[in-house]
Amino acid sequence: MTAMPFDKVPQRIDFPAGEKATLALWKERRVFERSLEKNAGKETFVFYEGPPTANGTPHNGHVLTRVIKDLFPRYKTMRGYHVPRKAGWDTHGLPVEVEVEKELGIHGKEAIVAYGVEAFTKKCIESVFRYTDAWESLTDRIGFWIDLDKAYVTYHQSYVESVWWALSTLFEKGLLYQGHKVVWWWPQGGTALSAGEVGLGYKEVDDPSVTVRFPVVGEPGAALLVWTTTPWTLPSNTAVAVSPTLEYARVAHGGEKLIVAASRVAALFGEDAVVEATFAGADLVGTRYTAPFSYAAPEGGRAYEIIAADFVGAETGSGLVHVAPAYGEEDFKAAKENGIGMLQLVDADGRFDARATDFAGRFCKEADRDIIRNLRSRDLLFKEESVRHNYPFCWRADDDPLIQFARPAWFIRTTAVTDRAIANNRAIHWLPGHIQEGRFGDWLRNNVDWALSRERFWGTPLNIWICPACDHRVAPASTQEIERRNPSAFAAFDAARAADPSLSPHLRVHKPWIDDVVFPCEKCGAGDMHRVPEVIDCWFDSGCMPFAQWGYPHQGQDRFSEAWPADFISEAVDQTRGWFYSLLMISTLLFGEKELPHPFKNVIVLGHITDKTGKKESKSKGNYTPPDKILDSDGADAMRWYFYAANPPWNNTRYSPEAVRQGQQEFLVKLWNVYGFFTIYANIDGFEPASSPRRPVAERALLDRWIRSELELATRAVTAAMDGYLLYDAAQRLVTLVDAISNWYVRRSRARFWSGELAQDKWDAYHTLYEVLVGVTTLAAPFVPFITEQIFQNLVGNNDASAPESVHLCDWPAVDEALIDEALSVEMQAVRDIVSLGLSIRATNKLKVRQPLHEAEIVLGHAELAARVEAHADLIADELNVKKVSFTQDPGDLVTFAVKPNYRALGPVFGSRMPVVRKALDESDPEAVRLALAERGVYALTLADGDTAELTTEHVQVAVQAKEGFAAAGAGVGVVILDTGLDDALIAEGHVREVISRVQALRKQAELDYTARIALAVSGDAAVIAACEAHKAEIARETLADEVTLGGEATGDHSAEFDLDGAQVAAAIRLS
RNA sequence: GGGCCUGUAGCUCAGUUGGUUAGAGCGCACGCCUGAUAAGCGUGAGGUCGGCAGUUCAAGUCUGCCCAGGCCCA
Repeated sequence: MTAMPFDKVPQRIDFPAGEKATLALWKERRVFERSLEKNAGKETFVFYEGPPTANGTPHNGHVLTRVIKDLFPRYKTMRGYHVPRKAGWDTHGLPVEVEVEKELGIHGKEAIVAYGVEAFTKKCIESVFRYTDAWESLTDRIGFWIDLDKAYVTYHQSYVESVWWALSTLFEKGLLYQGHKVVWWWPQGGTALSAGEVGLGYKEVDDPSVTVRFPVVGEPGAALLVWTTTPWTLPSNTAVAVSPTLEYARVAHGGEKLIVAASRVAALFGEDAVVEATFAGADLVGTRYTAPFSYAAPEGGRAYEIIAADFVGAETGSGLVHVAPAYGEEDFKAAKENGIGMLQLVDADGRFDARATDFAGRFCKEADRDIIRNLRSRDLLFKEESVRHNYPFCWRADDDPLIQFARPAWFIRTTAVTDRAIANNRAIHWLPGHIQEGRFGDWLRNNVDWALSRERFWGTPLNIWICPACDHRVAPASTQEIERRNPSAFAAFDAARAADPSLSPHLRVHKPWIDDVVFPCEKCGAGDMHRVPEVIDCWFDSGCMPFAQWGYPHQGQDRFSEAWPADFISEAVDQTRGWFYSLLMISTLLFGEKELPHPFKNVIVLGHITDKTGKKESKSKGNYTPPDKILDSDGADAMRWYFYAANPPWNNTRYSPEAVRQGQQEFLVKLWNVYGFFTIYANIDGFEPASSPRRPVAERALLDRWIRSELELATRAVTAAMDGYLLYDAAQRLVTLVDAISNWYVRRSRARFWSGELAQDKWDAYHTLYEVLVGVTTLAAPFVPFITEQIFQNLVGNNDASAPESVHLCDWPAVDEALIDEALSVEMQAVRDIVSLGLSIRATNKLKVRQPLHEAEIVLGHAELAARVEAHADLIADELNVKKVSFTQDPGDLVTFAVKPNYRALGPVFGSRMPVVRKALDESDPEAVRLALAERGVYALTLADGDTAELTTEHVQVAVQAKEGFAAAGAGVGVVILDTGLDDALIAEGHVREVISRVQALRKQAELDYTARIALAVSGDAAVIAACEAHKAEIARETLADEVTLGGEATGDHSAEFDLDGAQVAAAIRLS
């Protein structure tokens, strides 16, 4: 016996163990590094890693993102591209600060200042990489190949300086300016809250709802009735908003003329109100009024007039809305659009300032009642009510109400490039496509200037220095530039670092040290310029990564130009207004003139991972299985495969361990079993891919040619899908291929593999299965890198010293067009359908497949197809266990025909005349149609209106159906009729097959080697023994028996008794 | 409140430019196979395609409204 060419394959695969061994192999052979070296100098496929924040543990959504990000670089590498993969970490921002605040048990800006900004910053830098180990081990474990050693880090000095360069460039272009932004503000804490934090603190409370008279200028007795639920903002009123489309009315009311929305008249005045006139809201615009308070004059625009605003409704209130731009986001926006000025009488601590004499020093919300009393005393109050509504409070101090508050802020004038950004977006390939003009397109069309600054601590400091004397401003792009202005600018930091060497050098460009950096004013020379206190939105950081990851332009210019723009990025849908936007907008601002699109060409927008009921996975609910658990029990390939094959990645994915296991069973286990099957027989026969007799595919059996054609078709389809980033389609195609191999090729070839002699046909089968296994393994390698590596190592690595040392160093398979035979695919599908029909007849007639039958008669709808399927008669006969397969177009009384219109083809021809055609077809004689089509290819259908329609096989199909009561079954492909008659010879053969089957079971039970020779004894029922006598040689051959004893008493080392339709039989075997 | 997405079999999901008779896997029922065997396979049941209108010769697919869930904004 030859040495075994292949390692023995365990019948049950331990996925996690195999994967760990594979990880070790990759490490030992430096496979990732070599996959990069292999294609160095070839065309680059540019991938950008959207940096995750490592201050929390990775969850299932991160696994999805990372396996998608891994798939295409692996694929493109096999296609021959050089695919550098630089990792990155997002390290700045509020989430980091919040995490540290929690850790320290403090909250709010004052608390941080009290704790010490220096110490706080150090805590932040520690916190950022708290979970790095967890991230790195997960990354490694799931097979995400990315260069973690050279990861970019957003707080690093070189990164910050790149961001500074970007801001400096924008500043020079005049695109960076100072203005106001309305934020949710916590007055007691002196800080703004993020949207997420605001969302945590909503409570249902009662607030005053007041309607106030605003006298119209120049019309004594006339007044606007203006509504608000925040009386404390009335002293800061600068305008009144109306809806341009609503109808308004002037109501005569006790000598007054009051203006309100027409639909609110009844609610405010009762049913018998006297409406003097009505007019459109648009007509009111520009009307001037006298404000209820006049403590100070508004600044920055006109004031005290009516403006139009879309947000005004008339469901409640009066249809005229009080506008205080300093204390409402909508107010602010409407005021700005209409050139209205602003007045801010309440300070950041929530108290009225000295100008508001009557209320000075009072906390805003507490002043509501006094303000209402004041208005009533001056006869300005029309109505006072109370409303119950949701209002946000501080989530950490839930008695403290939040207020909307205009804060000074820095903005990027993105509106200057909106059109270019839209054009850029249109050039990007989005998957799914609807994001382009939907969510993202809408966002861009409604683009507003980017509020860049944050009044926080841990972020990229805004690099604007201002001269306190002359207000001159500069935006240096690097520390070098700062040092040019003041060589000792960083002396304080350098001293601190000398004293404490553990201080990260990167903190040089962070608060609080950067706040001490000053340099002389180049303009007036009168004093030192100081940096503004703000840091910037961390989304700006991540949007700068295309150049900042290289420190561009201060360094890395070559690398930047090689790796820009990206061919491919992918993140979840919540990044639409995050990273996707910041990337596109920053690139448009900085590199606007470059060819579109940039900085990314293709983007897959991922859905979220939910639990199995569609609810978002959340730590607090505990409704998910953490990734580690599944990786330990089922493995990384199973998890990867689930994310690729469960559904298109942009849909939300309902995730559960059971679902992962199901996908594993469907694809991975099936592939593994086929591979195991192959190695068993290949080892028995000593098959060696390089030396065993090999014939060209064209000379092999039909079945071999078929599966090779299937492999090539699948290769073509998977390649096309992957080139189009349609990974779900690619995964589905792989499933179909593995199913075809396992469920048809192997099943139909089993006899060839266990046939006794080593004929060429057997070698053909080995070569074919080997080629197909290697092929599918290579195709699946980017998807499931572990199992494919294991299979590859055994099938190829153990047999071909010249082969690459890893499947991941292989080239992607090229399609061998010569092996494709699409007609054969169609035929084989017909064969499989026919077999299904045959098996269904056996099932309904309770005829075991082991019982041979005389004949199967087959009637196919397509006469032309029938001729081709006849070539597969042997295969059908074998699978259905019949002596003879015959094809006929004239099956007599057993079937009926029916004409099936093909509407898809008929539609374009007949359009609205379809009902006439349909009627004529219903009334036509199916037999005549069938004959005409079979003989002439055309059938002339006479329509009710006298016209004639020439129909071909394209227009109508003639379906064959089995008549009731026969052992026949029919479907789309045609009809199969089984001759169910049994004679003694057939029954005898059936007995023999039964006996063989029982003996094989016995061998199995006795755990004999596949090749062990035995002595067999069978006894019992006379008819069965007689049958065995007649087929003794066959029994001996099939069961590998050197000796067959029939009759008498069956003795041996292993024996069994069984019942064959009432006949008692015993069998015994021993090793011979 | 606005924008976008999703709603198809008990469950998870497919469904090409509209083509009339909607698919797969799992689960379930029944059975087959037994030299891949704690595997493999077949057959079957199961759906008024979220609802209501409309366009069309023809709607799961297009349009409008409504309902439920998700995401992002307000």
